[in-house]
Amino acid sequence: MSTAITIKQAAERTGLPAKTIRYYEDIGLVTPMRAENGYRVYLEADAHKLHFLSKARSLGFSIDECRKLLALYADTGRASADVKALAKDHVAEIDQKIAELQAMRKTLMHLISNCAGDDRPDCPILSELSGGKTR
Amino acid sequence: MSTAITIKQAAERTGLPAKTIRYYEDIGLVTPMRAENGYRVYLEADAHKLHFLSKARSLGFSIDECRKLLALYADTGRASADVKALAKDHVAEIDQKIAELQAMRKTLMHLISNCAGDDRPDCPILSELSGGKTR
DNA sequence: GTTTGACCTTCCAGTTACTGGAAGGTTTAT
DNA sequence: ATAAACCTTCCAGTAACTGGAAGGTCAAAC
Repeated sequence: MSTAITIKQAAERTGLPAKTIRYYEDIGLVTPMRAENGYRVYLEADAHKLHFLSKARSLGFSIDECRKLLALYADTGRASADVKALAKDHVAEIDQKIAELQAMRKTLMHLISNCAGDDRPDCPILSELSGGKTR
Repeated sequence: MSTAITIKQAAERTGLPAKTIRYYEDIGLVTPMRAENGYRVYLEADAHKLHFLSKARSLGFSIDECRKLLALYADTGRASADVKALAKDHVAEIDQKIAELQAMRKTLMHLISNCAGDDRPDCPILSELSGGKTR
């Protein structure tokens, strides 16, 4: 007998909110069967897919990238090079974001260190935003 | 005579798209006067505010934080401590994001380095997403 | 046998910060 | 007169959910 579970149970096992699981169905990622009363019924394969999605999302892959990853996973004739390329592209995006955040951080820390932070109004942070240059 | 400029010119001076400037008006950030024909008219003070916003946004402050920063800027009786606190909170958020991204990056790099990246289907990245643990 | 509580369903709206585009008015130049 | 280059408003879409309303279902308690 196959393990058929409810959306609540699927949520507990995958760590995804039930609401998110329904959303994934809306956008065609995981489409469960329905019981006679209309309730969603998740089989092992569905739960597995949801778990896959949960992990991929936690690694920062977009929904669209997740879709591609699921397709590659389903395709037993895939080339690992395709998966690797996807992952590398994703790391490049991450690196880009990290760089942007670090640049912001650097500027902010510099401004913060020059701000007295007392009850007087003079503030280099506001001065900078108002007319100074960002770097 | 005050320098009155069009939205196009304000866009050029602040680096913000005209569309964004209209959006800022929609949400009550910068409300210009109107000429008789209904066209928006930006005075020096408006252009200055837009410039301020452009810089604050480029440092990653949210619209809501920008609203607070503008309020502090306008309040000549402000305490620089308030500005500093806002900036510090923002840096804390940035640090949080950087940490998350770096954790993802680390995991991904590890998986990538173990993936052959050839035309065979075996792939540790997919294996990990499908059932391994994230760290 | 009905009522309570915990489930489940669908659908609509809101979030962030814009961006694209349609439909149409104004101004200036040709 | 008309074309180009502005300007206007309004509607819709983006990413990935999240909250909430209105209502159906089911098992257990009274």
